[in-house]
Amino acid sequence: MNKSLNEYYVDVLLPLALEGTFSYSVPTPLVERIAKGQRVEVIFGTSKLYGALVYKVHQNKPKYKKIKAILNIIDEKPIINEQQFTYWEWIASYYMCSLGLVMQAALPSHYLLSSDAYAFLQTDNDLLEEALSLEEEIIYRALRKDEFVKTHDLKKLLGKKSILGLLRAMTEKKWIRTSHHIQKTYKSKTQKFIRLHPSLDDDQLSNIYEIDLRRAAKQQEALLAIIEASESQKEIARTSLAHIKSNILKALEEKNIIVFIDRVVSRIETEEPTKKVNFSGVKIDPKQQKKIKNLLKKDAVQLLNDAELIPYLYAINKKYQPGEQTLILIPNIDFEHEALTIIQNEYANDFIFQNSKQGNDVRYEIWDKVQKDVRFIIGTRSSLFLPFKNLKHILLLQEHDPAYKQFDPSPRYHARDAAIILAHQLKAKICLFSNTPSFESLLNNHQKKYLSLQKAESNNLGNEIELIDLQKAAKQRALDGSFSKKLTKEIATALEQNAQVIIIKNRRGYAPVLICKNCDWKASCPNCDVKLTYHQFSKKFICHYCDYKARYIPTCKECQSTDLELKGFGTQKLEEELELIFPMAKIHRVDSDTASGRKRFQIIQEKFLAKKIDILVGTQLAAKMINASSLKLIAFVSGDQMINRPDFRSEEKAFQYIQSLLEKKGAQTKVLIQSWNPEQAFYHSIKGSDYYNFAFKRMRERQLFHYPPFVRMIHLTLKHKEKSIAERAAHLMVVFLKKKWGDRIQGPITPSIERMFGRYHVDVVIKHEKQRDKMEGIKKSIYEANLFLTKQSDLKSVRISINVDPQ
DNA sequence: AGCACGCCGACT
DNA sequence: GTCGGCGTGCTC
Repeated sequence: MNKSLNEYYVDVLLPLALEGTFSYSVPTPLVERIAKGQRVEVIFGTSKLYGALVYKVHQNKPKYKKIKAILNIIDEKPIINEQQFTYWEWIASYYMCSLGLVMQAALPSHYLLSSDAYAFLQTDNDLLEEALSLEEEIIYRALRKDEFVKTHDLKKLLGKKSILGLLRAMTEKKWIRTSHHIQKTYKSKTQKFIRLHPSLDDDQLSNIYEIDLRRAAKQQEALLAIIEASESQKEIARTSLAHIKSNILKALEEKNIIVFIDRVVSRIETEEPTKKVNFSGVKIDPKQQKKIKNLLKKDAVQLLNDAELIPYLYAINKKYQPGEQTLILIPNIDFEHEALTIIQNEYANDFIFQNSKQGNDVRYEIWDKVQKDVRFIIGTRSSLFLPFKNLKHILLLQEHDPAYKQFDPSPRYHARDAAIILAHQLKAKICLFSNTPSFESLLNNHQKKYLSLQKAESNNLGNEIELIDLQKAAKQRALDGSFSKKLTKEIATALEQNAQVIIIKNRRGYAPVLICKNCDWKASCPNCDVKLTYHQFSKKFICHYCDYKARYIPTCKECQSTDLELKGFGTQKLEEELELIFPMAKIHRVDSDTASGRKRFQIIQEKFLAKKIDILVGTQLAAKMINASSLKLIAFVSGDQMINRPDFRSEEKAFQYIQSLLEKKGAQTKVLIQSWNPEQAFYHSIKGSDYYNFAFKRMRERQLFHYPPFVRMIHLTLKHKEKSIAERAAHLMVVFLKKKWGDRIQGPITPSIERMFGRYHVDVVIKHEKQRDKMEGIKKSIYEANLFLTKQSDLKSVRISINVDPQ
């Protein structure tokens, strides 16, 4: 095939948040080598270079005036295969976002290349003799110091928003020049190894040891260690000789007794397994085993309870064929499970742990290894995009966990649903695990779309909960701030027994707020409709929505009074109350202020386990210590906050959460919930019935009132700086969509937080039947409505974000 | 996303 | 008068 007879073009995806593809021409010498799935280097805009992904190679001349040519082919072989593109297309179309954004979610950032502009000197003359402006002088000195300087760094150096004009002027005077370079950021990790000098034989070595080194005891000692280690492996990691000082080794190197070698090592391969746990050591109920064996013959999605996870793994392990891969999806990085421990120990060199917090270089190595061969991949939702070589099984743990749904940035995909599609496309088997399945999965199971749910056994744990009626307590004057007398008594009893207590309050604004003593004004964010909270750790007032930070706020914005005070709310207030009631107790607070970051949380956790804390007060983070053996009491100060959120799923999620705690807690731990209204149906359910009873009762209500899982939902949020414009846009959107879809469209709705990032939000909610044609029709209408809005001259700058299947 | 172009107020 | 602020629109 001779491709070079005609002109070729490529449509590429750029690593930018842009809709659609862009077309470039392919220079003849590159035509033979180009293919879909490779990255190419292109100029986009004035001078910036990007690594763009080839989405289509074709011969149809695009009808644009200016068609640039690709500069370069970056990958000799495609890095994305046809199946991955098909998967991306599904995500983009189902969740209504551009392919470019899917690409950004899918690729390790190392693959998303964009250039930096550099400046360098163009003249040898000493410019300080010229009439330089102050800014020019700063730039000149910076360039004289380092040969190439990023223009971005120069911008920071000058503290200006734009230095483009300045640089251009200096370029015109032929003082400097600028150029663009794509940075290849991957750096392999190297490790120092030591080996005996290859020219030495045993006799020579013993000679050296006895004669040459007779007066260097330390060197003798080191050589002996190296010789010993050399018996099992030729090259010895420097780290395994940590006890030997560097100067000793250096001396041996200089005497040509040993050599140093730099080896490229993997960041992801773990050391040898710490302890052997064998699947064969796991007791498996033969009935269970038979059931799972039968399940594995069928193709449908399966839904099982947690107790069936290890038998399931055992079963697929038994049928394992070399090269097969298993993906185990977990809701978040910290998720721990016995089954994962078994895999990590058993297959230490054949499993990968992946999550979105890993550094670029690690992700790059993971990508590489998954492509080659690795048996188990344990990871969070972004692992769905890995380039699997031969994926045979997907296991999704804690199926009901809302963390599986991505919110920002787009694509707002749900890992459970996306995993089911992936399994279908790859003809892999998929099994969801949960003791408290989401209503969505229960319905699918009920309608026999899924197979074989067996209720988890120890399900009726609710009767271990004790409710405290705050209304009654208030009437009896048995209420002390946030605490009922009953609760403080229970805490006191626990403390007397030298046991530990956890107090939980679900409240977002946990840190203190700045309040005006004169007029009750509270410091709020200039961009969002929320109060600023004070963070002790950074000593700053912070907005949780837009990350606005202020060092200090001197006066009240209402009455200009300077008489301001920090007042604790949420968990901090609880902590203060507890300190008054139990002055002798060791009380510690845990929330994202005191425990931001994993390390700080771990420190608190260790302290708690070492019994250096009597009472732990906090948000749901605190509940992670639920399995501590000396935990006597866990109490929810206000259970109502958990279930009365403005979200139709709040009771479902609360039940799932409380049940997971009940399952994890020890027998000695008591659970107390304070409520102003303990007669609410929810409390009856959680105390009296098992999850399935509760779920089916609530699902009937959802069906009656047309809520998921019986209908599908799409949320539209329209955002604009001007409230009236956002409202008008939302109104027009509703009118437009109602014409075709009638009652399925609801809104405009003002959300509970009206303003965020300096923009007013107005919502439109769509509820529609679970039929494919309806779904596609509505999505088409949304695109049309979008187009219609952008044609209204005053609404052009209204931003619309779309959330399909919101959580 | 970044950059150009165009329109406004505050300053040598 | 100009410099530089931001709002808007375009990039193959």
